Amino acid sequence: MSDRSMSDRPPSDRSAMAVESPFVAIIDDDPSIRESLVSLLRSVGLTALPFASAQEFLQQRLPDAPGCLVLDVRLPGQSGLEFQRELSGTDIRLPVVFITGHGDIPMSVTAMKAGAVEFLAKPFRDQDLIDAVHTGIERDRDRRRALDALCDLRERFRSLTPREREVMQLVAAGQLNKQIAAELQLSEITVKVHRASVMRKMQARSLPDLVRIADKVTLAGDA
Amino acid sequence: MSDRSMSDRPPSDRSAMAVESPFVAIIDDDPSIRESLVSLLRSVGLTALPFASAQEFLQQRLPDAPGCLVLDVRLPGQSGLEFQRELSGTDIRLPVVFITGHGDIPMSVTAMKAGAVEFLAKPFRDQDLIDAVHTGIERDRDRRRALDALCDLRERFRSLTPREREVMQLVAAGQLNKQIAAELQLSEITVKVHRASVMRKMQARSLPDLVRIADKVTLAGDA
DNA sequence: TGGCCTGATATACCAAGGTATAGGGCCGGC
DNA sequence: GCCGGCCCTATACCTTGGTATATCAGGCCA
Repeated sequence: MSDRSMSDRPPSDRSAMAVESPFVAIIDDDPSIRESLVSLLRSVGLTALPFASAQEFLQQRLPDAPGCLVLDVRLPGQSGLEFQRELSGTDIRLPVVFITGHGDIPMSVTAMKAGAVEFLAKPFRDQDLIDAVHTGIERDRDRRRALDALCDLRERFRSLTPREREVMQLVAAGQLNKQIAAELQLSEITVKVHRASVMRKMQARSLPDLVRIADKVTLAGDA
Repeated sequence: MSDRSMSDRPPSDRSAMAVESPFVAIIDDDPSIRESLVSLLRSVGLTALPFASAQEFLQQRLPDAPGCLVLDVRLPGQSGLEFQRELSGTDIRLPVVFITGHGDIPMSVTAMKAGAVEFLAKPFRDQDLIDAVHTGIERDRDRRRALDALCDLRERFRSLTPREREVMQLVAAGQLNKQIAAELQLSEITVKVHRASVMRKMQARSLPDLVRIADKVTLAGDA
């Protein structure tokens, strides 16, 4: 079990840990631009992490904190737009702020369609970048909060036995214990036992509560 | 009661009516461009409605069908971007495809942030516009479907008496009949009566069903 | 082998939900 | 004034849900 997908990540260390300060990763092949971006962002109290290439960025382990990615459109090798698309296929879902010296409209439209926070053509005002970065961090903070809650739920769901999962699904679908028993070839009392275990393990205080939890867990399964 | 907000619109005529063909509204002050756009869109079987200005567009009653708006960024008077923002405050939520002869990156970014489907700089390929329009229509079709379902629910919710609404809210919150009775200073049997009315009027076949309906109705209330 | 966990089942009891019938008070429209 | 809708209540009965206790079978491990 070497893959660390979302549903496998233990949420304990995240909720218990103190809130880490947000960070900004910068990928730009021009050292002088990296330097000026780093100093700009640090001047407003942000942790800036400069990288010269996408590869260098991928090798680095990112902090477990809300963050944002400032990405040059033109990179050595693959373009920033391609890298953005590639990232969306991984579990690194940092909001992206594009900067570029040689951009055009189709480029910016592609980037925004792919979910970029901002697309800034050089020269841009410092404040515009700072605003964009803050927007991105805020977006990431929300995403992480939602993910944390979801991981909690998934962890609990994973602790259910197969039978309990089946029962939970049918309960959330509105079936009566009697109907569930018939469908699963069980006695009604057994369904009740499983149902009680489900309520306890999922920490649901009421049936409506369980219904909402079930919807979150199963609907978010493919997201 | 002269305002026709979402929740007031009767859904009956929409679901009963045959599916109307999608339309494309075009706002451009250049007659020759309007003409060529109209003929292009009609050549692929779409209903094209040309307008010379935003005012002219607003005076026209739009078909009750999925549609899309092709908007020139530069318009007499207010700009296309301003008009886009203005529209988002009304109940006309047509997806917007921008076309422009004198666009720049910040313009396109603003438009995309505000939810535009596409931002095309002239000269663009005919196929690109057609693709964008189809994307927009598809988006509007989804939006309308969701809105129809929501209107149905809201209509039913509106038919509830104030007491029934209160009970429904507390039931969906997971409270027991006993607790609801205490909170509303009622006897438990009265709560049961209201609860039964709620299930019947909202056409909920089970408690989980009602919970999902309640969440849709109340969560979508501010949207 | 014995101890332990999981799953399934049973009995029994109590709490909660649902339905039907009946009735009273209040208010606005005909 | 009368009717109808809304709100509240009550009695009675049945179904469903929830819990506790106990039993039994199978798999796992010391």
